[in-house]
Amino acid sequence: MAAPTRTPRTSWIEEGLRALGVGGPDAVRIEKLAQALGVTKGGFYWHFDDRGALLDEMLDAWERVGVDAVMERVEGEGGDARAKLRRLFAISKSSGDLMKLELAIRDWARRDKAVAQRLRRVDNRRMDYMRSLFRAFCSGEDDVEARSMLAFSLWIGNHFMAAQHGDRSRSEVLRLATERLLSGP
Amino acid sequence: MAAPTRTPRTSWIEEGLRALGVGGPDAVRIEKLAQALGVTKGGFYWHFDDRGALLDEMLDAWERVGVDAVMERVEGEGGDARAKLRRLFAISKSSGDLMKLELAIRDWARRDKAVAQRLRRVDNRRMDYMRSLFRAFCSGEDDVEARSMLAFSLWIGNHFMAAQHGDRSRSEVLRLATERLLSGP
DNA sequence: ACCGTAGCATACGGTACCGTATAGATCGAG
DNA sequence: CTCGATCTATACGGTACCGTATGCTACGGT
Repeated sequence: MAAPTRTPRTSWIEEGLRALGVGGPDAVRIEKLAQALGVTKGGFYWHFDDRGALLDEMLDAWERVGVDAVMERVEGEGGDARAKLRRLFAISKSSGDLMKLELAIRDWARRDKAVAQRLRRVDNRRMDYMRSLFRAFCSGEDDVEARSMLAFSLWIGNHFMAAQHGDRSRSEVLRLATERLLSGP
Repeated sequence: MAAPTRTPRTSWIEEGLRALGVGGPDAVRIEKLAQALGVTKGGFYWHFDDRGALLDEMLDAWERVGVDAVMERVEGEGGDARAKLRRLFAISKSSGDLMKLELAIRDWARRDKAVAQRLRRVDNRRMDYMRSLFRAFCSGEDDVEARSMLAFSLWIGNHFMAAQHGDRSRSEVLRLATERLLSGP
């Protein structure tokens, strides 16, 4: 053994994810990260082969923390399907940083095939989960699919929309829209 | 008068919008555009003050072509409210380039306040239009607002989602979701 | 005490871009 | 044909990165 790592891999990954969330993949600059961490890039190339290796590991970390952890949290607290769906939406309101990261990756996937493939895997898992929840109180697979699609879109669209709602607040409108999806058989 | 412009402003703007749609604002590089246009950047700095000036005019052009023109097209062909809403969704499927541009700008707005302000203005106009359409067959402002929000989100979310739908095609699911929003009183 | 190595600093060459300066090319008007 | 305005090419200095090479530092083990 030797000196304890002062700036471990995880620090670079965390800082990288922060930069990704704020400015997109083009903002993940090694020398910027080093500056933010109070070191120089000397250490970076000890931990990682190159910039691409960091980006890969960042996506790995995101899948674990931002996806698996969320689903476990929703599932773990019990309640019926409607309660779980409401909780799913509540998370997107509370955890702003996680959502920024999500959106940045979603845009990134439009131009990078490898990222797109990861996102497809993640989205498929989430949609499967949503379908299973809607199936608990919906009649017919067509309805399940339509509601899942709308719920997922609402979840994303909410953060990409700049429109305002007059007297209503965004979260009020979000509540109205959500309840519309959860109502009926 | 003098020599006709060989590479007019509009060429730079068109090429810039193309680059923006494909790679985001960071991909709008003057020397790349020049290369794509078969010239050098010499002429660029004749037409524009700097890179920022180009980006501004690109957004102006987008508002005119990609927003006003779409609304006029939907409104111009007649039909009832439901027909117009269906036409609105049809456009997002047919014109892929326009949609790519839209998404790139939407992501760009997350990190640039000036872009965010423009997008807010545009989104508000589009939401107002949507509300007016839903009002034709919906009962109650809450329902109008919820459906408009869901429709707008579906429109955006559709393009940011990577999930698949088993046996169904995406456009089939989109049809199911749309009809759900258009059904009922 | 001292040695090896993990972790970091420093310095370097290379690339891609920005914006400026300046000279050349092209065409309409006189 | 010449002149002058409009465009374009070329050359330049500057910045911000990448990745490499190599030297410095500090701790754990013996």
